[in-house]
Amino acid sequence: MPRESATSTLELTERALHQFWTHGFHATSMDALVKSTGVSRHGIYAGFGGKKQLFEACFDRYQTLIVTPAFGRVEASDADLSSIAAYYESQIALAETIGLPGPGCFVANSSTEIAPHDASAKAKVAEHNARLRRGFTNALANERRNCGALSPLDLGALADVFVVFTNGLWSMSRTTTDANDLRVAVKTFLSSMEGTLR
Amino acid sequence: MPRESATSTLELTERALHQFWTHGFHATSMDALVKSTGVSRHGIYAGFGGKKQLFEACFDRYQTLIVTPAFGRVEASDADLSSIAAYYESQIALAETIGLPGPGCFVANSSTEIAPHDASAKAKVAEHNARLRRGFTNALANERRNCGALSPLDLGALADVFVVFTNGLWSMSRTTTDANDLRVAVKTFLSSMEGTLR
DNA sequence: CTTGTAGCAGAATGATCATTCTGTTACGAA
DNA sequence: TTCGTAACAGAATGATCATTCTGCTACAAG
Repeated sequence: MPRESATSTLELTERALHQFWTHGFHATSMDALVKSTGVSRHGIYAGFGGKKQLFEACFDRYQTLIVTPAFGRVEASDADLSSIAAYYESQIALAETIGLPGPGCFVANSSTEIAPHDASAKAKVAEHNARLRRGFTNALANERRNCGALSPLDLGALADVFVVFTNGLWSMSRTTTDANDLRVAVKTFLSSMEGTLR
Repeated sequence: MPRESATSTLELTERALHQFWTHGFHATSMDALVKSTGVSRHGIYAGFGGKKQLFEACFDRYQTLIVTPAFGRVEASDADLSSIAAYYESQIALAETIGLPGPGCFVANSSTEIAPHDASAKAKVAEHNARLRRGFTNALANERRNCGALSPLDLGALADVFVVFTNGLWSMSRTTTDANDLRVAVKTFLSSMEGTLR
C-alpha cells in the first residue's frame, strides 16, 4: 500500500511484481494491483493491455531486480564456488528480510501456477533455468581449474544438480520458518560438492 | 474423461486428484470435476461439502496412491542409498509414463498455489516434507553403518539436502522434456553424496 | 480565463464459476 | 403396481473479477 503512486512504467511493474510474487497470479486481483501501484485501471490497461501482459512484464523486471544482482557474481568471469555460496547467502538474507516463510522464487512459482497452460510463461521459465545452468557451469569450471583437478568430470551434469538444488531451496523457503535451516542445507550441499570437484 | 463414473469415495478422490494435480486448484472448475469423476454436483457436495474439502481429501489420497508406494522403500528398516536411487527412478519413470513435462509433485504444487493463503494446506505440506526428512535420515543412517564410516556427520543436515534436492527435482520435471536429464542429475547427485558419506 | 488534454475514480458490463435449487429418473421394497 | 428414496442433469443464484465506460479533475498552453 504505497503512499505515493508509481510514476514510471518501471516502478509500476516493480510494484506489480511484488504483488504477483507474494500472492500469485490468480490471487492478485486487478483491484489489488490498482491499490498497490497507485495507478488507475485506465493507466494499467493503456500501458500494458491487461493483467496478463503486466504479469509477463514482471518476468523481465524480476530478472534485473532480483536475479541479476544476486546471480551476476556467479556469471562473472572469475566466479568460483565461493561466488555460488555468496549467491545463496544473499538470497537467503533477502528471504529473511522479507520474512520467512517467504514468497520463494517468482519464476519457480509461475512455473507451477501459470506455465502448464501458458506457452510464453513456459519459455520464460526455461530461459531462466538455462541462465542458471550457464552461470553454474562457468563457476564450476573456474573452481576446478583453480584447484588443479584433472578428472574428466561432467560439469554440465554437476551444474544441473545445482539448478535442481536451487529450485528446491526456494521451494523450501516457502514453508521454512528458520533461515538457518536453509543455511545448513546450503553449507552441507556445498561442502559435498567441493569434495566431488577435487 | 472416464467412461464409467466413480462408484466409491476413494475412486472419486482419485479422479479429482488427477485433475487438481495436472491443472492446479484454480484452473480446475467444478464442471471439470463433475465431468472427470462422472459424479454429479449433488454427489460431490453431499460427500465432501465443497471444492476445497475435496481438494484437501486429495492430499491423503496422494500420499497413499503416489508417495507411499515409491517412498515406502526409503522408509523401510533396511533402506540405504540404493533405496533412495530406486525411489527417484520410480518417480521419474512415473513422470515419463504420464508424459514430460509432467505435473510435478502434487504437494509441492499446492505449496506454491494454495499454502501461502491456507493454513491447513500449509500444515499438510510441512508434514509431507517432515516425512521425506525422516525417511532420508533413516536410509542415510543405514548406509553409513553399512559402509563402516565413523565420522561424526550430521545426518539430519544431509537429509535436508536430500529433501531440497527432491523438491527441486519435481520442480524441474515440470519444464524438462527429457527424462534422461533428470536421471543424470540424480546419478550425479547420488554419487556426490555417496562420496560424502564415506 | 478558456480550452484542450491527460489521467483519475469508480460505476457499468459481461464473463466465469462455486454453490444451491428444481424437477426427473431409476429402482428396490411392499 | 405404487411408494419412497437416492441420485441424477442441468437450470437458477449470487459472488467475484477482468475489462470497459463515463464523467470529473487538474493542469498546461494560449
